[in-house]
Amino acid sequence: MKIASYNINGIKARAATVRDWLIETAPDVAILQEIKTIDAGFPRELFEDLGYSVETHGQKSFNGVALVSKYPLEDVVRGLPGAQGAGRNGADDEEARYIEATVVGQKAVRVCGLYLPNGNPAPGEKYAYKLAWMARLRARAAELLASEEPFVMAGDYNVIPQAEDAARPEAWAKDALYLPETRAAFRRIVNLGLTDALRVRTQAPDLYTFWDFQRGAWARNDGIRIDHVLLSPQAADLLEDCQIDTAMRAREKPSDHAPIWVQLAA
DNA sequence: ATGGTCGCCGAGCGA
Repeated sequence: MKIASYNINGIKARAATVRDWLIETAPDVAILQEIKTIDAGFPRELFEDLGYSVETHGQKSFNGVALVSKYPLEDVVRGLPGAQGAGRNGADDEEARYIEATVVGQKAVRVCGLYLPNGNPAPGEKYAYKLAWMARLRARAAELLASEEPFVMAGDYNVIPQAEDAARPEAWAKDALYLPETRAAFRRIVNLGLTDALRVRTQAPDLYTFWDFQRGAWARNDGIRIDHVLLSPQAADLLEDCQIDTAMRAREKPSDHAPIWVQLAA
């Protein structure tokens, strides 16, 4: 089972790019972030015509996540549990940043798609929201771990885990993506027993998933690694490969992110 | 130090 994560930065502007990517790389499951539309505005037919089932958790203009899968998507949960003031609109968050479903191939895999808050400027309300969201994500991971079923927690974490995950780490010293407290919160999630799929496959330098549209960041390979695939122990046992589709960043009408994918024996 | 680029939509925010 090939599972890919891709922050597409707006489905309306990215429809053709995403379609080409699906045809060329043929993931069984794609986890999409920043669809930037309400559910009714999502072009389901684009995916259904390629043989995918579609589940969305959208929002007007901002955020929004989706799961598309060649296998049925079962037991869908929209919204990360544990928000203050939960319950409105049937979701656990004002911002649409989380979706979860079970995909049954050769084995059943719980797939969690997330778009973690950016958190800038830090300190401030937005940074506090980011840290609180990370604590909730950790709690959800702990719940899922208790089930001892394989799960994949993938998406745009908006976290640069270590200095080697940025071309110019010094430029991010005061940024919410790289502050020590951010990295500590990320480690607290990983240290529950999750595996950073890319880092167990390779220690190669200059592996990034995001290059800013500004200042010619892509041309200078001035990137950061912020899109991650974390695996439960039972999923890590099934890991066969993990790669970043870096070439997608060089396309016409690219997102500012590149996809990352894992191949699981599932 | 500033401004540089995108996508959402139709001004300005978020990244």
